[in-house]
Amino acid sequence: MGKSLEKPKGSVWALFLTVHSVLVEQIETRLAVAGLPSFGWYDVLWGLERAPGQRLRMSELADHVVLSRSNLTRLVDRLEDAKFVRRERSAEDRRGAYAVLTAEGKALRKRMWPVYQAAIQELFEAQVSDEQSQTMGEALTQVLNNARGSTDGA
Amino acid sequence: MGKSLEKPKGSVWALFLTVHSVLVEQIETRLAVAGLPSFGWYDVLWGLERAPGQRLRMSELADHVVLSRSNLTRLVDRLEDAKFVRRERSAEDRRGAYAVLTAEGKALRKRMWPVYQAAIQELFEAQVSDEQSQTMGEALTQVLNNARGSTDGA
DNA sequence: ATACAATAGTTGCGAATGCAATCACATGCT
DNA sequence: AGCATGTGATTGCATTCGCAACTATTGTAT
Repeated sequence: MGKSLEKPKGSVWALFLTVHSVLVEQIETRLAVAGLPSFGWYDVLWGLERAPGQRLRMSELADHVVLSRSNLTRLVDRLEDAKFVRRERSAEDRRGAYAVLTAEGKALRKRMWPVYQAAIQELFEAQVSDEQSQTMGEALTQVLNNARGSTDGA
Repeated sequence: MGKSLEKPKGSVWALFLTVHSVLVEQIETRLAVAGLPSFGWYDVLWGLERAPGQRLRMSELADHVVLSRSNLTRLVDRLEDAKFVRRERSAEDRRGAYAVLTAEGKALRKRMWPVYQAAIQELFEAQVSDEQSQTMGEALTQVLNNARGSTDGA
C-alpha cells in the first residue's frame, strides 16, 4: 500500500507497507518468469524440509506460514495434487494429519531457492548495510514479540 | 510468512515478512471488530483525501495503493456502490475517469482513522525507538528506490 | 484522411482467500 | 460408562485477487 498515514512522522509504517508490497510483487514476478510456482509454495516446502522427518502437523505448518487454517488445507491440497507433498494420517491422534515432503517437493524447493535467494539478496540485503540490518532485526523482533504476546485485538 | 530463509544470516527478510503479516492481520481484526471496512478501503479514501480536489485519476490511484489495476477498478466499484466515492468521466481525455471522494467517504475515513492510528501506534511505533525508526526509514527508502528504479525483473 | 500503435479503464475468468459451519476424534466431568 | 466440551482438520460459500482479453479513445506516421 502507499504512503497512507496522516502525519509524515509515522511514515515508516507506510514505507514498510510499500516496500513489502513492491518486493513481494517483484519476487513473484521473477519466480513466474522462471516458470516456478509462487512464493507461498516455497514457504511450505521449506518449512517441511527443515522439520524433523520432513514432516509437520497441519497446525504446526499453519503457524509457520502465515495463512488461515482453511487456506493451508487447500494449499496442501494443491501441493499434494502436484506430488510435492503427501498427507499422512496421524497414528497417535487420529484427527490429526501430517504433511510430508516428497522427493519431488525437495527437488522443487532446490530449484526455487536460487531464484528466490537472488531476489532477496539483490532487492533487500544488498541495499541494507550490516549495521542497518542489525538494527532492523532488533526492532522487528521487538515488534513481533509484542504483537504475538497480545493475541487479542484490544 | 514464516522464517523461511536458508541461512539464519538473511533472516531479517523472513522477520520482515512475518511482522508484516502479523501486523496487518491484527489491524484488520481491529477494524472489523469496530465494524469498519478493511484496510484497503482506508488507503483509497486517504489517497483521495490528500489529492487536490479530493479526486484522482484511476491510474494515479492505482499507483498509490499497491493493487493490480483491475482490482482497483473493482474496489472503486464497491466504494461507489457504498457511496463513499463517485466516478467522473474526464473531460480532456474521454478514456479517463476520476474517482472523487464524497462527503460520506470523508466521514468514513475520519471514523476509521482513530482505530487505524491506535493500532499502528501501539503495535509498531511504540515498539521502536526513535533511532531505530530513523535507521529503518533510511534503509527501507534505499530498498524502495532501488526496487522502483529497476522495474524489470532481471 | 487513414491506418497503426499506445494508453485508460473495464470485464471474463479461474485461482486464492477468510469466515463460519461441519465432521471426526479426543478429553474431561459426573 | 455416558454426555458435554474441546480440538484438528476440512468444506461451503461469498469475497477478493491478478492475468489476459477487450472496448474506447488518443497519438503518430505516412
